Amino acid sequence: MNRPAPSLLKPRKAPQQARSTATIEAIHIATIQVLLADGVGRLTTTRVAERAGVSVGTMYQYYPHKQALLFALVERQFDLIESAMRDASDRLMGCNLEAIAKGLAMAWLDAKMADVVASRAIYGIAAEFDLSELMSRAARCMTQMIEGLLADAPGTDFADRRSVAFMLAALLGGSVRVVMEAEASEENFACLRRELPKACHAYLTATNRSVVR
Amino acid sequence: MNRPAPSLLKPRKAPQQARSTATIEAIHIATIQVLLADGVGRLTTTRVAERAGVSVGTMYQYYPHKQALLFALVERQFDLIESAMRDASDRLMGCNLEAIAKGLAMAWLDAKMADVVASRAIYGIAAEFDLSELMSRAARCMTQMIEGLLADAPGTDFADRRSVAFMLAALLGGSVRVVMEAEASEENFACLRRELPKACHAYLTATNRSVVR
DNA sequence: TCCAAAACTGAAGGATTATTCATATCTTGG
DNA sequence: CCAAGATATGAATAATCCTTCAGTTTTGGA
Repeated sequence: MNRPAPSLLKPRKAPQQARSTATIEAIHIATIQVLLADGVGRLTTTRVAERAGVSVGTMYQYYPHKQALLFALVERQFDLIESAMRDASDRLMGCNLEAIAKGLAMAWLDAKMADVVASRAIYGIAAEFDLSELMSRAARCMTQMIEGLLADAPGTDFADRRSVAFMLAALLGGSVRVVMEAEASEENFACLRRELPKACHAYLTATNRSVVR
Repeated sequence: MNRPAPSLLKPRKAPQQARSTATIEAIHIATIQVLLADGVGRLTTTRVAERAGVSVGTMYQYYPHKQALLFALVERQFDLIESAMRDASDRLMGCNLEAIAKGLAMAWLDAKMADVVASRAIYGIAAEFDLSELMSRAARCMTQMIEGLLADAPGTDFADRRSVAFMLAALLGGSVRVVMEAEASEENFACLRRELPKACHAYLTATNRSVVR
């Protein structure tokens, strides 16, 4: 849905002095705060600037649009999570199914929970412009990564490794998202942390045709 | 996040003649179309009215706000899905774990896919006002329903039925949502339809302590 | 056929908001 | 310490959009 992804979403200019770096950071944080407090629908350039303690004009020195500001936020978060998952993948390469399942689930939870605020805030941005392309890319990336792990896992034989990887990615991504959006309580997160690894492990075990031990 | 849930979200008046019923339906459909084509951020009362072939004033005869319009949409969809799941629950009461897992997964998929358009459209509305309360309620409802099914399933013994039900609800809700938002292709849905029942079944079996057969 | 209620119309008011730019202030290398 | 570039300011502009309401058209029963 939504607008075709704008072409000029990059920051307008790079900071050169120390204070501008601080300004950008302040804007970044303010954006997340406004996003959480008021939602995307109520996020205005003025409000963000006010909260960041700068003037509107300053914002426009670094971002050509309001959209660019939001987009930068999303990209930053995606990159963070992607790199965290890549690390996990490296660590788990060659491990058995149980280690992979639990390792992936934990890494995913940790990455998302590292900045719950930012994660939750970002879910609302989809309203402003089309994030499906980004999400789609992220999903494919995750699927490939998982597929690679499964391929290298000893004593495994999957009828359709790609489907299994796809499903696992969906299970991970979806369950955390739903909990964050519906009721992000400590209790629910604890439950997720307890059950999600089990669920992943169970699914992998059930789809593995090789009956080693 | 977002505005505190508005108090006057109900339709302003009920239709009494046939044409007004048709008008409301037209507005409903138009809203979904605009939502999908332009996103919430670009959904304006004028645009919806135009698409519905009525004047703006007509809309305000039935909905006090733009919000009320959107809210009605969400509620309708939630009710539809809830009742579908309740039917499935009745049907599956007393069945074994495999039937429950597959039945729930299929019912969920069917309910969501029955109106993919509406389902996808609605995901964006969260930007306009706080849906977390509604989502939270829906999640609790699903969890309870599943818990009831598990309690009545023969030959089962769960250490923590509530947690298992919660996790299953999250798995169902999340995976479908992620796929719809990231890349709602036929291929992906087919995969979901193939793998999700397996995943649910695997998880239930793995957490069941009773080793009957 | 007739009319009161129901339904519809759309221009206009009022409020909000993204974005610009002329001007002011700060930072730093020389 | 000074000038040139970097950074910050915020009132003004222009556009968009929600909502209202006085007036018109349609409906259905008597």
